[in-house]
Amino acid sequence: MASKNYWLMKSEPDEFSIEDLKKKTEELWIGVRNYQARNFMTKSMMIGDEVLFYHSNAKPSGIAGLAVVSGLAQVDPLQFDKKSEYFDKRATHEKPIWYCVKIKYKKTFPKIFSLEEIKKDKALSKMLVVKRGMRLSIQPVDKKDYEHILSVVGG
DNA sequence: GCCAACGTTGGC
DNA sequence: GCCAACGTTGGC
Repeated sequence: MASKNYWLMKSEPDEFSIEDLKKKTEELWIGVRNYQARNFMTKSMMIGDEVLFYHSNAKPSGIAGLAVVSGLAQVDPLQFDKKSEYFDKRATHEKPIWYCVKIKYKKTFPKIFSLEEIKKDKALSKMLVVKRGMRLSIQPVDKKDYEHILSVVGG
């Protein structure tokens, strides 16, 4: 069995926050329209992978809690929905373009681990999210960074 | 609201 | 296949 992977997934809390995930327990991560992020979901994400749930465009922006991948990549239905902002006219049911994994709520941090704090923490200087201009909405995370964050938040 | 950084599109 | 123009992301 392959070892677990760790991810950071961004969401704007106005759209879908960690509290929304908590209420619904599980949610399809629909609406990803970036090929790199899609490829992480279709090629690398496994059930049981750990997810840092990141609030972007928030006050403050930062890691709000934890989730777990609970469903492998499946066809994102919104690409066929003409009324959706995520509609993609190039997609067909025979040849879908976009996929989504399912994630399950795990934990809300007592306090947001803000981007500012991540930047200040030298142990986390390799994290992609602190890199200037890093807009990727799904990012791989090193196990040691994940564990470091947990130790700081839990401690 | 601004704007830097990046991804995508489309003319050639 | 290049690259300028355009659109989007996302911190501030």
